[in-house]
Amino acid sequence: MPEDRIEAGIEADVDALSAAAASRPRTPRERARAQTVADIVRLGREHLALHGAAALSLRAVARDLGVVSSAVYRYVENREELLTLLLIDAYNELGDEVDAAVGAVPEADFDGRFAALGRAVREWALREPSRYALLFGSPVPGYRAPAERTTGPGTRVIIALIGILDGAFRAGRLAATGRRSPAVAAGLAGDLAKIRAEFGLAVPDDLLARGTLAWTSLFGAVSFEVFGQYGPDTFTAREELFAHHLAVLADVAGLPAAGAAV
Amino acid sequence: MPEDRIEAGIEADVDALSAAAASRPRTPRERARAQTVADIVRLGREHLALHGAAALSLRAVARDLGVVSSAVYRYVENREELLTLLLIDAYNELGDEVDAAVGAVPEADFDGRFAALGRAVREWALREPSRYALLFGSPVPGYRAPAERTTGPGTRVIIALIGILDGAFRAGRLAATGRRSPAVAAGLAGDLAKIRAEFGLAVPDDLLARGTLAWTSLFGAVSFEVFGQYGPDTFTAREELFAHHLAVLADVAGLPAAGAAV
DNA sequence: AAGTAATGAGAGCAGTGCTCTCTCATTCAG
DNA sequence: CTGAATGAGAGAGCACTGCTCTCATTACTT
Repeated sequence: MPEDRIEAGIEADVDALSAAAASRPRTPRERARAQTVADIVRLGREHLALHGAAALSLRAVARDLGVVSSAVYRYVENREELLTLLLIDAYNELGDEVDAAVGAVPEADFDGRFAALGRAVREWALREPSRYALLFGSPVPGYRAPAERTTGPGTRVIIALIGILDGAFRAGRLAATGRRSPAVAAGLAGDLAKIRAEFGLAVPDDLLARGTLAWTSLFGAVSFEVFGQYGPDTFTAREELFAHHLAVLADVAGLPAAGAAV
Repeated sequence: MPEDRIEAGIEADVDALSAAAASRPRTPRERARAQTVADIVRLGREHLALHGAAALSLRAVARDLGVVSSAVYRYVENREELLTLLLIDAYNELGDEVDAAVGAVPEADFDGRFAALGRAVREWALREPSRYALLFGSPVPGYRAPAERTTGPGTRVIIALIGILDGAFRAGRLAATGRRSPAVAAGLAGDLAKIRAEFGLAVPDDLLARGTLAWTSLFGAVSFEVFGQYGPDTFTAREELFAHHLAVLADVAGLPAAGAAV
């Protein structure tokens, strides 16, 4: 069963990626194998960052690896597999940076944490536009990310965001403002109840839906900037624009400005 | 100058696309040429809708056209050129649907118009995910849309949105709510002043920035849904979720709910 | 040390974008 | 109405892609 071996090798590599070295020494062969897969992922990441996802070529990676193209198929099932690896890799890097940025702000400063999360997403996206595009842009042609391997890393940002909002609510510092707090329809309420149960949340429906909006809106703003939807010179003060957006979004989500009483 | 001829042919075709028939009869040869380009665009649109932008192949289009691959290069400079044509085509279709949806609501019902715009965008995007992805997803590998040909059609939605918001403001029915109305920093104020001048708007800075946020947020929500970021079953009541988002976004932009006094 | 399993090379298939040349039909000018 | 200019299509070809298959070698395991 060659597939099983390949799977095992990849698992080992993902471990190696996230935990610096292979957790278990294993056999020397498996270590060498994990190293090669790690090299492939590294080279793939470089190509991805340089030329974009659709231009990612296994043959080019093979050339950089100093090996004939068919050899890489010993380590990576196909191009999709490599894309999946790079997807996980990118999700984790983004997740790490977001976690670090959020963690650097005092836990009780919910608004500060929210802003830190947003800025971390934007800064990573601007620094790694091609990899950001792989995660949040149009799905690659015919490529569908295997949910069982990507949902974990892929949900880290929204989980961090949910954590902030739920923490704020439990601390009594989350409340909707504005003229409207639209009624939550029955079907949506069901979805939100499932989410609340899954993550053990206390946030009520309207605020949870607002949090979802803040989430999509954050990525909407970042995507427009990264994908060039703002045009070349319509907005020059993009950092200020984003800061304004973040402040409004915090308000949308129900977070009070730092120091403000609810 | 073969390029000039090609350009002329394409212009003729774009006319034909938007105005049903060629405005001027011209020579029979030019009519045949325009027809062929229109066929290529039509086939390209089908392939695009079916297999996505990155899988769009000039050779496949040529096959469907019943012609050898090199022949299509008589009509389309290269693959990018075809993508640009399809981009314009899609922008215009979206623009048409948005305009129609907005126009179907009384001019004074600003909130209704805003909601109609949002729903039109979402419905078109869900109906044409590949074409939506071409417009608002990750830029195609190495492809950069030529601004001089795409900015016109590409700005129709935001212009429609701006029209609604400015109309509401002039009617005295636009005002920010929420605990925060963040100060607009100097650089951003400059950008907004330019926009205000360019489109002859009356909307003040904070509201204009909020309108921008409503715009990016609208597309953020649609993109997340179209690109599968919500996961397969996290949200099942997506229409209700979107309606909730739209209502909150209208509030963010400063629009009063229908019937509500400001 | 012998046997086995992983590895890499190489050839090959089908597809891609794109260029070039050649032929043929259409169109236009004189 | 004839001859030249022009446009269109075919076909070959180049360089590239993903991917499969076979074959020899290498490295590890028992």
